[in-house]
Amino acid sequence: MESGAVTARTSTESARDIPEATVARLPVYLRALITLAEAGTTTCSSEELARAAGVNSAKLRKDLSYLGSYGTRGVGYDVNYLRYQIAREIGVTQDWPVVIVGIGNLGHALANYSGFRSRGFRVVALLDADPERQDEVVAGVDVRPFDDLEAIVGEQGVAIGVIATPAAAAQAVADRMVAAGITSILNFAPTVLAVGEGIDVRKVDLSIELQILAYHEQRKAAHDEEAS
Amino acid sequence: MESGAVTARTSTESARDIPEATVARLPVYLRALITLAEAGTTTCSSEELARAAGVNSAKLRKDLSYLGSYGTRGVGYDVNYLRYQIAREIGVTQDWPVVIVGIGNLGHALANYSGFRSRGFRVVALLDADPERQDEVVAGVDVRPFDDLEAIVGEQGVAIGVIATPAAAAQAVADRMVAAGITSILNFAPTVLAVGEGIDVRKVDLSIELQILAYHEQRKAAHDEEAS
DNA sequence: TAGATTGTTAATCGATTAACAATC
DNA sequence: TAGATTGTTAATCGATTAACAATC
Repeated sequence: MESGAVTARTSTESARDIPEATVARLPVYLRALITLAEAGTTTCSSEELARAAGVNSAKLRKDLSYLGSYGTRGVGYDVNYLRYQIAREIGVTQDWPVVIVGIGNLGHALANYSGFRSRGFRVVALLDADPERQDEVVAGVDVRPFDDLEAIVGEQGVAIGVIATPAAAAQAVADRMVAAGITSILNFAPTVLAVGEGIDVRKVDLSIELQILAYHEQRKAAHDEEAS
Repeated sequence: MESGAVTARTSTESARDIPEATVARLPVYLRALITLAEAGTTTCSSEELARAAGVNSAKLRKDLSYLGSYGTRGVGYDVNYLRYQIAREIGVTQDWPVVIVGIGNLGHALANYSGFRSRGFRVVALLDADPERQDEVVAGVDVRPFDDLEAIVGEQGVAIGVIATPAAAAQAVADRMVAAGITSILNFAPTVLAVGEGIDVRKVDLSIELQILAYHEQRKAAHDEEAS
């Protein structure tokens, strides 16, 4: 797991211990519920929701059981109620200010990605070290010098940073982010970041995903040859 | 797991059964080895490689043991030899032609991503349904009409497709891809794809990654309050 | 031979799944 | 009450990790 372990804490009502695998699926369920709600569905069974989310229904029910008892036996789940409960549990009923560093192709794509704003994330700043890029306006947000990082993080209370720089720059950017007070980093640069205790890092690596597909593809080909 | 289960097969020398969790880490090790090689390192211990890859050394050795015995006790691993063995196992010593469908911001970023070409993937076509986009040349590749899909897949023997369209179009694109002969799909559209047996789908969802960070961030905040 | 480090074992931990009692 | 579906149990499966024998 890339994300730091949740350390032991005194139990309070809202601090149940939800397994990492479940946490990673909650956003998938949330998206499925939003789709159902938009289609006018008001109630759904675990079977229906599981199908929409691409998991089996036993896993879905087990996952939801960590949040509480939000369904009705014999009936199913109220789509909007469950949607709210999951959103609250994830923390996306509140607004999360986010900074993106590195405004290349990927940074542009991220800045323009509508899925962020619609899900509780607000891009408050786009930062780039290149002065040439600092005249641009992307997705309605000014590109600003990377050196403004500390000021912006302090003023806006930014906890989450996105790194979309080349690999060579990523560690230095992460260090500055952490020093400025950011405690969660989403890293698109193809490099392993070293960060201190209590800092969560998640990594998205486009070429790694393709390589995993290639591995299975290669085995399919080997299998086909055997069969013929 | 998103990717389809590897089905039972008669055992041949090259068809060892490698756990999914290990398969997902092999590209990380490969990247770390490339970085070490570029820095001039010729030999490394499991401890060093593990540090570079961001895992612990017991896990690394266990993972490598599924591939064979490529290290030397008391010495460590030859960087270039291990690099080749992992690349061969993943299947990236060969060239994989890839098509990308949907040339918006994300499609542009993907087409320009150098990490593909350097790791055995060759973007042979960029496809978009919008005739306005079909005049563009992105990263040296012409954007072509989506309807050319079948011809291109057939001519070039494309097995892997990348979907970077809006969510609403993704399922139709996936259906056409599968009908054309593609058997592995990397999906960036925020929707669950329904595909038949034997088709591997991996999904990258930018907003889901941020939501997982938000969950942990929320808990950190709750924890801090308790402590004060 | 002595020191170092791999490859493997076995214990532990966490995730998945089927089955079904509880209950609407 | 009868039918439906949740929430939970318990079994199984897969992944992680520490420890160490094998061996360079």
